[in-house]
Amino acid sequence: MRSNSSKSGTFHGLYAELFALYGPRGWWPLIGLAEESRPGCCIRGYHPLDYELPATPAQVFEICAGAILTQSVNWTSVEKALRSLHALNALQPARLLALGDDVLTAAIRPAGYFNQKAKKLRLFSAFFAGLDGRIPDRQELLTLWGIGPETADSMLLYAFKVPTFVVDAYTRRVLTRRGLIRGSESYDDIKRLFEENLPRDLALFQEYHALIVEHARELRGKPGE
DNA sequence: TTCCAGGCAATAC
DNA sequence: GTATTGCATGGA
Repeated sequence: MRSNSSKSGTFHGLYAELFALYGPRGWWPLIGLAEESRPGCCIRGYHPLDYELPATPAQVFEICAGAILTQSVNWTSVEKALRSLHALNALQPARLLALGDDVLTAAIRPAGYFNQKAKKLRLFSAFFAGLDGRIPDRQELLTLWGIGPETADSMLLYAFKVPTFVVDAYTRRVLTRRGLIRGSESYDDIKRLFEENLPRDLALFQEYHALIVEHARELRGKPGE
């Protein structure tokens, strides 16, 4: 028996605890949901217990764009950028690529790092168009300029529905606080820890990461346990 | 005003 | 291999 059998319980236990606290989160938020496709179905683009989303290529693309825009930035800022792009009908690769540099950077300005992110969005848009509906693998995404491990995993888990675990600053913070990790482990080490201790289930992975974010936001600014 | 937010790439050691 | 720095806005 491996020595991490107790950790397995711990990882399940933390999930159960967070789920009991916050309930299903319904990630990833989709800007267009409330406004057009399903009025009244959700709050701020969340869609609890609906694991069929994203349901359209445009929604898949929107999540990927959001994953890029949220790099090192508060989600509320990203929402502004996404709404601007949505208003320009540019949450689809061909339309985004057709935007002039000034229009694109003006639209995403609230999300910060707008020069870099404009370049990232363009490069990703071309890549996405080339996929033609195919699901990319992780290595492929990581070779793209501007796509690192967290962005790649977020896209895979929430846009492409591949059960791969997303690690972010919140994940590291919550696990460190719990004493489950020291905090200095690498991205891949932490990712592996979740994946080896949990069944590889899409809804579970999606909810778990979303719950960690919710919990970490809740704890922000409060003293440790 | 200062600090930091759901990263990433480039550069320095 | 690990540490540091630039990228930029906006809210607390």
